[in-house]
Amino acid sequence: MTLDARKKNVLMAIVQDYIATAEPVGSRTIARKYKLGVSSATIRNEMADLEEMGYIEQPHTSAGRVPSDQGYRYYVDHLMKREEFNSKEAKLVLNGYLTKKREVGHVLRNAGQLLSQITNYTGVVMTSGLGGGRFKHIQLVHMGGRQSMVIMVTDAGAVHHQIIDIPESIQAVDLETISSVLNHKLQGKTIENIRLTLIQEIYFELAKQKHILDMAMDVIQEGLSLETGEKIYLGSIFNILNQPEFHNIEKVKVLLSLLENEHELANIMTDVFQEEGVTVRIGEEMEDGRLKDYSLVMGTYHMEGKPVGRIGLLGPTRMDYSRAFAVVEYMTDNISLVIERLMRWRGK
Amino acid sequence: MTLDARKKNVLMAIVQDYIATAEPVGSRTIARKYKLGVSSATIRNEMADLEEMGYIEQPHTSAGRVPSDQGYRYYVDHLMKREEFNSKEAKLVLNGYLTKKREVGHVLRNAGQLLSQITNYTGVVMTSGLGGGRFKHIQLVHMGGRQSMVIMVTDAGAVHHQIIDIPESIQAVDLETISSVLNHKLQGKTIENIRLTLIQEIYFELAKQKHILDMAMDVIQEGLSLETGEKIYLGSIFNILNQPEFHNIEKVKVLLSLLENEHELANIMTDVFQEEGVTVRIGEEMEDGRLKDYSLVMGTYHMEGKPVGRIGLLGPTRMDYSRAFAVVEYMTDNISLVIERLMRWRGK
DNA sequence: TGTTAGCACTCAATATAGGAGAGTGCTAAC
DNA sequence: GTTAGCACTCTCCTATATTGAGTGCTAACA
Repeated sequence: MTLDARKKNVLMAIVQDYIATAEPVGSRTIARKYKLGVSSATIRNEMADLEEMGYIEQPHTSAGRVPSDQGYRYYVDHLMKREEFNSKEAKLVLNGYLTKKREVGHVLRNAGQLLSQITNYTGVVMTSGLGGGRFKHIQLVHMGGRQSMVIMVTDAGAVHHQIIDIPESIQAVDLETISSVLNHKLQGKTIENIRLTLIQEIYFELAKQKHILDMAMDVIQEGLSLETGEKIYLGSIFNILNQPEFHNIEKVKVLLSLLENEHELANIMTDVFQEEGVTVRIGEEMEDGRLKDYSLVMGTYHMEGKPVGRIGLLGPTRMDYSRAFAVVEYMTDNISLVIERLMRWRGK
Repeated sequence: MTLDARKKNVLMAIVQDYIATAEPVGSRTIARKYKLGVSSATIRNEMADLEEMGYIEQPHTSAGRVPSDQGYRYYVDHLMKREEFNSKEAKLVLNGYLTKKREVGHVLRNAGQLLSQITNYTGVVMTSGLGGGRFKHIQLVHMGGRQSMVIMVTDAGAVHHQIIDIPESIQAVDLETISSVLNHKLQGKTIENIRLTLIQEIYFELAKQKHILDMAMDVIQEGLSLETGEKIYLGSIFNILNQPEFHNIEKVKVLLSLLENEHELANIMTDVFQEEGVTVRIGEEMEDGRLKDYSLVMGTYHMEGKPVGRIGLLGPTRMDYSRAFAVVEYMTDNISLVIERLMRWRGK
């Protein structure tokens, strides 16, 4: 299914013009604006061919042509020029978030916002790899009365805490003992590393506090497990409403119903987690039918070479892929950098 | 500016009908549906009076009447029957959130969602009082390399943490020392309670670690200060789009531009923090011009008798005030209860 | 054989006009 | 003070042209 040079040019012209104007583009427009050296009649013939091959479609008989999902796909894979995005401001902003509050969550949340602002699409930032770290520290703090707070830190810098009930009889000293035993035994362990025998050992040593131990272990387990810490930060939804396709409310509703459900969104984004570099899912390539008019450009950011999360740009299928790719690439690189800097305690 | 009984009835009929139908209501409709014992002509006269007094207005000459902000205000203050909201499911849901993950933030986030779901308006939950607690515990955890994590817990159960740089020379023991000195000296202190002399004492005792101390004190200061922990949880925005007034996108945009800015939203809600019970701001009563077509029904939730946050329902001015009041009242009561239960360690 | 000019045809979008209907304000009678 | 009646206003809906962009097809041309 290969296209000759002129068909490529025509398709490229259609995609680019439609991206720029959001209007179906006709043969005359192409002949005038994009000097292909042929008349509109010839272009009409080419367009008829392209339509038959499924790259473009007609909203109705007397309208121009609009790229189909397949057309966009061909454009992205074969025709699009990869541009570079480089913005000093964006870099400053990102680093600003870093220095103001040295927390990953804060950086990611604002990265999502930034994505939305600079593109007018909706930025999505997902973190999935911050769970699954190694045990670093646990602390049971007596809150008075019959409650205590369990605080656990992983070496990835994630903090998990939970309030638990404790028997009246427990003293601060007992909590201290539990903390120190756990700290000693579990130091540096990952979730897979914690052997059953080790747990038995701990339970044996702290036999009297089985009840508290149960709850503390729950917190540890959850804190170290891979799924924990999966979190989605949405950029501004406002910006995408500036796109002309959002003139009717139903589309907005559909989009919101999806965006407000973190879980579904995460599913869609993890769908292609394994792929490297910037990738895109166009319209019906995504399983969720609600997204048939949208495209999602995604990239993966890393920490010490390992993928720890993804960012995405959600826009109409008629989005500026060239720019979107550049921005996503730029942002993944910079988020990786910033996180790396934030967490550079190991090694060095 | 008092109204006679019949005018009250007419106004009430107009407000209720408009709330129910979202259509301007005419004299005939009132005469037919609300048996006031007079003809439509008489009602027309009354309506003319009400319009002159500013309680109702006409979208255009040959349309029915619509309540003005002032009309809604009169309705809410003098005419509205206060109903009760009582939903076993809502209570179950709320308690469910509590038992699954015993954290205030989790409860509040879901309370916001719940508000949106049961009313089809947008629920807003604000917490402002969870900062400003008493110092409970601090822990400096060595993360390896040149970084350490400061974790502070307040007696209100809030956990604050931040990663700080430390000199290479510092040992885990040193961090332990700092932690224990701070824990000892600051136990139970509020932000106002920490005297300068006390700080000097601490700095004297830990003279060698001034640098780390500075950063730890920052965390403490921020954790205990009143503004910290001010946070907004938004319910679903999706639901409010079901209201007929949202047929045009511009309104949605305006709303989103406001909702996406936590800071502005917080300002609007704290505007009336001092008032007790359920209150409402109608349309132009709010300073922000963008809200001129909206009303915000608000209530305060408490912890140990002290106000610690607010919830709000944002809907069109044409909202069902009676129900909104009932729901807000119900939710504040139940959130207070749930939080109380979550934090019932002191006293008892 | 590929390209182009020309032309009839299609169809959305826009404008125009004509009711229909809901509602009002006013007047006069009760 | 209340009401019936009526002329008037204005939106909304529908039907009908009109316009214009764009196509597909055909026939002529290089």
